[in-house]
This record gives sequence, C-alpha cells and structure tokens, in this order.
Amino acid sequence: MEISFTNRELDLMAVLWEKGPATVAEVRESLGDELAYTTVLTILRTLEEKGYVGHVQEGRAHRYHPLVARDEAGESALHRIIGKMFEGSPELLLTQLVSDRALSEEELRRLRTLLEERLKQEE
Amino acid sequence: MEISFTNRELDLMAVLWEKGPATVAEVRESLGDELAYTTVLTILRTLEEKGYVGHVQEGRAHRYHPLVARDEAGESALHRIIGKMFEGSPELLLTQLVSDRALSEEELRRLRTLLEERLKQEE
DNA sequence: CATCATTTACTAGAAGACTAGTAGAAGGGT
DNA sequence: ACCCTTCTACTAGTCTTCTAGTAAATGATG
Repeated sequence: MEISFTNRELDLMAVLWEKGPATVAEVRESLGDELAYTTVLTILRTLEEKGYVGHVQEGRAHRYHPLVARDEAGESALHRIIGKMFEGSPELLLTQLVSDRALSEEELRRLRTLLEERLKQEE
Repeated sequence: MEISFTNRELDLMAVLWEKGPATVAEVRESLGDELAYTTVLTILRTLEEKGYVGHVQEGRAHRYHPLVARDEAGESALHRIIGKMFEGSPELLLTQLVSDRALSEEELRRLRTLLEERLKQEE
C-alpha cells in the first residue's frame, strides 16, 4: 500500500484535502503557482487514473474529491522520510522538529501539551 | 535553500549519511536494491552536479561525501510534508506519530525533556 | 439562432529520472 | 610487456513528469 505523489500532484492533493471536493477552476484558483487550466485538468486526470481522486458530474463540470485520506498519505510519507532521513528513528525526527528554529514558542507549547496528554494515557 | 532529492538519489544519500564517505563500489554494496555499478556512478555524478555531494581522489577511485547534512535535508523534507500533508501544523504531525504507536513511553519521555530544554532556551 | 465562455478529451513536446552499456584509462600481478 | 580487473567518462534509451495547446461539446446570453 504505497501512496506516493509527484511534487505537482501533491500540490493539488493538498488543495483537495484542505478545501474539500473542487472543480478544476477551483483547484486552479487555490493553487500557489499559476498553471494553465488544462494543466490542472491533466494532473487531476492523472491522479484519477492512479486512483488517488475520483469525481462526480456537476453541471458540465467535474467535481474532484480525494480517494486517499490526508493522514493515510501523511503516514506513508512520514515512514519514508523516517526510514531514509532519520535512520529509521521516529525519535530522531521529533528531535529535529523540536530543535527546529522555524517553530514558534506557541507551537512548541502545544507540542508539549500533546505529549503530556499522551504520557498521561500511558499510565 | 530548497534541498530535494529524487527517490533514488535519496537512497544513495542515506548510505553516505549512515556509512560516511564511500566509493561507488561501497555505496553499491550498501544499497538495498541491486543496481549496476555504472548506475550508481551515474547517480553519484548527478548528485555532485547538483551540489549535494563532493568527492576526493583516492587511488584510482573517487570517495564521495555528503555536502548537505542529514538534519538539514531532513528539516527541509519535514517542512515540505508538514506544509502539504499536515496543514502546516507540526502538532498534527506529532499526533500522527504518537497515534502510530511508533514511539515507546521511554521515547516520549525523552522527547518531553528535549522540549522542556528547548522551551527554557526560548526565554 | 448566433456567438461567447467554460469545460472535457485528446495530443504533444520538453525536461527529468532511471538504468545501464561501451570505451578507454590506470594500476596490479605474473 | 601483457593481461585482467577496476574505475571513470561518455552516451543512450525508456519511462515519468510537467506543461499546455487544439478540438469539440455544452450551456449561457443577446
């Protein structure tokens, strides 16, 4: 059960996960980069062919929706990078996350809270 | 400062990070998949062209070494997947990880300690 | 109805990724 | 000196990714 997207495909999936089912025009609108309408359409069709999205007719247009859940895909991606970039150690990944300068103090605090809750459950 | 590898490139980088500087033959040996000698060579040369590895002469052979640190690359990869697959939220990633049961209580405790230290620094 | 905008379907080309072959240099052993 | 092995350099073919154009259908508008 390998879930894997190309860079561009991931951009589009991110839109569908965040905004929910969307038409080509809507996806295109939400996208960071400026791509031709037909380009977005092509990528969605590719994703559909790969079984990652589906669509339903809506008027003349198609409304596309994810067929793989965000966390399912996230888990898959995480495993890959843990394996290849963090020596197979989830802990090393979190070490990296915690020492990450890009994280705000607020985010760090929320991480701590999350961790506390999890540790409480453990007992 | 975008660091990004193709799948195959990442396989080779993982070897260099783990085993340290290595020749083509050594990398090939450590690799999971069976690739032709020249294939491994080609990929290393590509990586060098992209500025991700360097080499020094050693006898007739070249010994390749990473020019980007593992954690630097890891941080970059992490940011990308947090952005695209975890709605920009590191907490969501952590949630995923701890719910994955991939972490032991011991590991969770160490992480908490790590987080505490980091938060102390913040003040 | 004629026209215009929107949309899908199909096609295509350039660039990148992946793999490996061939040629030739270089050194080691006999 | 000659051969065998190991290595780099160069070349190349296939497949995937990325982008977008053209054609045709569909529906809206005057």
